[in-house]
Amino acid sequence: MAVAVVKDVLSGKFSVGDTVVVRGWVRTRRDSKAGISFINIHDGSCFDAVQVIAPNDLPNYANEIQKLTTGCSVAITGTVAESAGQGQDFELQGTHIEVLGWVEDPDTYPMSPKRHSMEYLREYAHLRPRTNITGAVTRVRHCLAQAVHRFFHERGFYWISTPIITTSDAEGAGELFRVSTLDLMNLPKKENGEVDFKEDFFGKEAFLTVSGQLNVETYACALSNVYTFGPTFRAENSNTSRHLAEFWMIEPEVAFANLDDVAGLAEDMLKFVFKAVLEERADDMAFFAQRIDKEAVSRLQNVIDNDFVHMDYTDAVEILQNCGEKFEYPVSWGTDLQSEHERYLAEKHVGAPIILKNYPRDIKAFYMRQNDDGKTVAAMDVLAPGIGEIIGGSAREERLDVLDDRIDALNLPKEEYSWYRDLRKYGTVPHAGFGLGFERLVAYVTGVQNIRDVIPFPRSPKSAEF
RNA sequence: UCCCCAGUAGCUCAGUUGGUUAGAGCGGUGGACUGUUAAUCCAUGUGUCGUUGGUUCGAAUCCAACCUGGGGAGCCA
Repeated sequence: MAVAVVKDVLSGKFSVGDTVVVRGWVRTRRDSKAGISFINIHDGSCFDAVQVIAPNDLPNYANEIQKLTTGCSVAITGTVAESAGQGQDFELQGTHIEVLGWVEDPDTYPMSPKRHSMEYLREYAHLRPRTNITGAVTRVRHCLAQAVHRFFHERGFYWISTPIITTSDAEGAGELFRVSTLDLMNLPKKENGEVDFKEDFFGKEAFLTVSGQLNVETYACALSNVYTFGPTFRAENSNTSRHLAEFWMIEPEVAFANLDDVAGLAEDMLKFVFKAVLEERADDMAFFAQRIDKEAVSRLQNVIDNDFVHMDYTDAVEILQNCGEKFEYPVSWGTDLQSEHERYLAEKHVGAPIILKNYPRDIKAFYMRQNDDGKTVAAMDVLAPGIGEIIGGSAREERLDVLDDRIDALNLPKEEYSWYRDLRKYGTVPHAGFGLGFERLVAYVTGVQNIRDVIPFPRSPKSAEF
């Protein structure tokens, strides 16, 4: 007798008449006076639940089956049958139904088979995986992660596990979480009263990484095509629907590449993973299109079918100044674009993802490659309608003298960058890369509005439950 | 961190010119009916009205502070 997952039963992998065992959780139970009960069982293998027919001649029909409620766990032995009802091709004729776990006091089970708000579900992060929406998000998230790895693997990229603990406070990408084993109530002090980090675990100050980029550049300058895919931590006090304190980031880094090369890579990658989701998770995407966001499927198809619009920052400023739209903040060359400006460009001006390139030097990071005009750097942002910045990238400054000029101009501690500068001293090559916020990608694909609902256990300011 | 909004039954929400016993739908439970499928129909229970303090004869309702959540902004991915 075969153990089966719901997906295989529903997709016709088994023949009518086959006896299988399905294990899962009860979504709903309906009793019919025709002498049967209908029990919908989900096990996470696909969006749909399988309908189990439980006849009233089962020995535990009255004392157990009719008492099943949402959330009970069961093991069902049954024969695969063509469904006599509408809504599914196959169902299971139950021959033996074992209750593995009851729901104590169904009145208090938080996941009723009813619409819940996302905020409510978030309070039950340990039970929300059992809901349609969190199940669908989870499968799509997995599909995207696999597709990202597959995309890079097929292109000859190596996955580099950059460190999660870092001792350089010099990346400038945001506030850092401290990693320490020192006793906070009894800190070792130096003679001048400062904390003596020589006594700490690593013998110096340590933090959680805000980006693997600087580290992964070292591997790009040896293995040519590499990427990171791992957790990233920002201690920013950001309270928005698109920020997390702990999130996952994908950072490809390409040797011998310029900005346009990685802009093309970003476009190819997004199209590749969108295609994978539409093909592999059609069931979940249909649910998102039906319940969460009507455009969920058409938006992805639209991105796949069209070339990304590329635009220079300078041209974008001109468009924004002349578009006749009233903005709360004025647009002027040399300042960073506001959310409203980015939204206008992505949502109204092109209605699709847009790649903005060549930003003013002074609003971007020290490592970005100086353009010949002396005032811009080879940086790009990919802006997605509804989400905003989904990718940020740049060509990296490979000329040591130019890099040093920036480090000096910004008063950065040059000694901290000795290994980074070594890459420019010894066989330097042009190279470029970008960072993709994985949760922002999942939010964009599913249409789920809040980033806290596309990661299993969200961490944000004042919130790290579970 | 700043601006705005919200917090009432297990869930979603209605209810406030301050006034007796605070309501509906869904879920749960009991029953009816039915190859049903977020089934339907009938019956039924449920509340520190976010917390603390204040104003008042009287506060879910007005005021203050705080807590939590949401939307927007900044920071960014």
